[in-house]
Amino acid sequence: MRRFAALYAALDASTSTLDKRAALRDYFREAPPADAAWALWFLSGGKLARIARTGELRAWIAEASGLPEWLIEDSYHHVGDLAETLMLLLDDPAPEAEVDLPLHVWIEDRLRPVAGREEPLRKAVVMAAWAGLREPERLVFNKLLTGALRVGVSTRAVQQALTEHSGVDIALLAQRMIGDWAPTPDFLAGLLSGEATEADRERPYPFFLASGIEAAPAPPGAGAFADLAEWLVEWKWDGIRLQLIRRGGTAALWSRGEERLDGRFPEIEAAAMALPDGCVLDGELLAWNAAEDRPLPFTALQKRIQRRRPGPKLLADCPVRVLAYDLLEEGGEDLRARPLYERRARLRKLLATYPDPLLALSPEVAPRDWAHAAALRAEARRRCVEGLMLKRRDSPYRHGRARGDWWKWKVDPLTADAVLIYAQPGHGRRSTLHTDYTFGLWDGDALVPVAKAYSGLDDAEILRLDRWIRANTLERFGPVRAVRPVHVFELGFEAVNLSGRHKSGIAVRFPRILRWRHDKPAAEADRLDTLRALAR
DNA sequence: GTCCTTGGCCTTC
DNA sequence: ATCGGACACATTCGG
DNA sequence: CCGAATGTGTCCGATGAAGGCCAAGGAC
Repeated sequence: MRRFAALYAALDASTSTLDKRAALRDYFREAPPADAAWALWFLSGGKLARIARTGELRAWIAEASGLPEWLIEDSYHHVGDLAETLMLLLDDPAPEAEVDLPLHVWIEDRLRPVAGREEPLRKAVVMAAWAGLREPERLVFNKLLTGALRVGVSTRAVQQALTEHSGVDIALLAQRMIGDWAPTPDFLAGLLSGEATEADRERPYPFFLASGIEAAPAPPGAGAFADLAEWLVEWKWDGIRLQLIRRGGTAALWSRGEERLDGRFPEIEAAAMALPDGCVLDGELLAWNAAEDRPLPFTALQKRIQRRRPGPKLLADCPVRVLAYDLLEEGGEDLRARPLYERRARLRKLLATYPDPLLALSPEVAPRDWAHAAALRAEARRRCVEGLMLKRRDSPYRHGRARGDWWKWKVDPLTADAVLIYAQPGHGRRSTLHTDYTFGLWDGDALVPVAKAYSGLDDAEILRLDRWIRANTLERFGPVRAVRPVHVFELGFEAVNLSGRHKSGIAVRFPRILRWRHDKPAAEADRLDTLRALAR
């Protein structure tokens, strides 16, 4: 545990990714495999099955520290992180009372056996740990209790460090970490193995993700986009990204979040079984309006995304299909290094050989020129798509969000001018500032909340607004402050949906602040009716 | 003891 | 999804 | 020509809305 706590401290102390990578490399070089496997699990976002609810932890710390609950609550609000608060409220044990066990022993022998058991058992283990751990280890222990580590390293950074440590290609590491795996020495050995393993054949390929186009450096038609003929243009579908794996006599669907979707979309799995064995398709799952031959809005799909076993009514009400746009494997051969035009030609041929409306080719849009492309992009909302995709015809299928070859060119957002009506403090390192805002629109002479948004202001604006909020609070409801309705902000969003959850009856998709409208008085902010008219 | 509501968690975008 | 901030690395500028 | 300043690419955390799942707890 000491070594892992030291790694955590090193990662926490630096913001430099080079330093972090060096600390990770050192850790993986020195730590025993049983510990290293668990470290990898936590650093890549893994969690333990819940040992205690946060309410229980607060009660236990009150007992262990002898402090009243209100003081603990208050401390938490100042610190902004429960694990850290719990650490700070206790003293270090005397040296002779200290307990030092390896990370995997803490987890496998102490915590896991009591997960889900009666409260006194769990409490005893946690209290004993608190009594036996010094400060840095106590913090890490608490982090394991309350959730993920969140220490400024992404899974990708950890994989990069492992690549440097082991020499195994990062894309292969990423592939091996997709889906479920057990944090054991065996898994770690397989992960760092130079040779292809049997398990490699069960997992999807790491997804290639597109970046948003920024008009300033490279508007379509200029720079890298000068020659339209080099680019394949497709619709940017509003569904969920999917890899369809047809291997070993079965068909499996994997989401972008690297989850298996078994049973969720049985009609697609059935259709996929018609494909020849040994192929992998990349595409988009869409809810489809067959009568009008176009996608249903994303809200229709939402009813199915998490539904493990959809019933006949849902299957009928929300029919889905896959529009495939890439072929990553055919006849058991990995095609990712081949150019897109070749992969796509093979995909077209494959889908033509086994025709099924549930498994179709995402069509090429084929604009005449960039002006035509821009005009088609402007029609996106009417067509129920999010915009256009631009893909370089000779590009390989890369790993992660590599820039340059795949771009999403989304339709311009909708906008509204709304009034700031509530504010509350953020979390983590923003816990000392009011960074969480609720905006309202006029409905008669009242302001009705329509969206929460935090992103879009820079630090200077956040600081300025925080000072103003503190001085202009009308009423407080716990951490939430109602403020004088004075400031107007232009909000951007992708769509307006009808919603039963909000008083306004509508909800906006992807709300963000575009600018602070110092020039506009609150009375001139937009009206709720205007937004309602855009809802669908 | 069973049923229903509620809230936290988790995934999608 | 979104966005701003921060670091890493590449390129350009100033002496 | 070299070190400093500036620009660009990438990563990262903190945050939005919806809907399903699941466990806790109250009502009966």
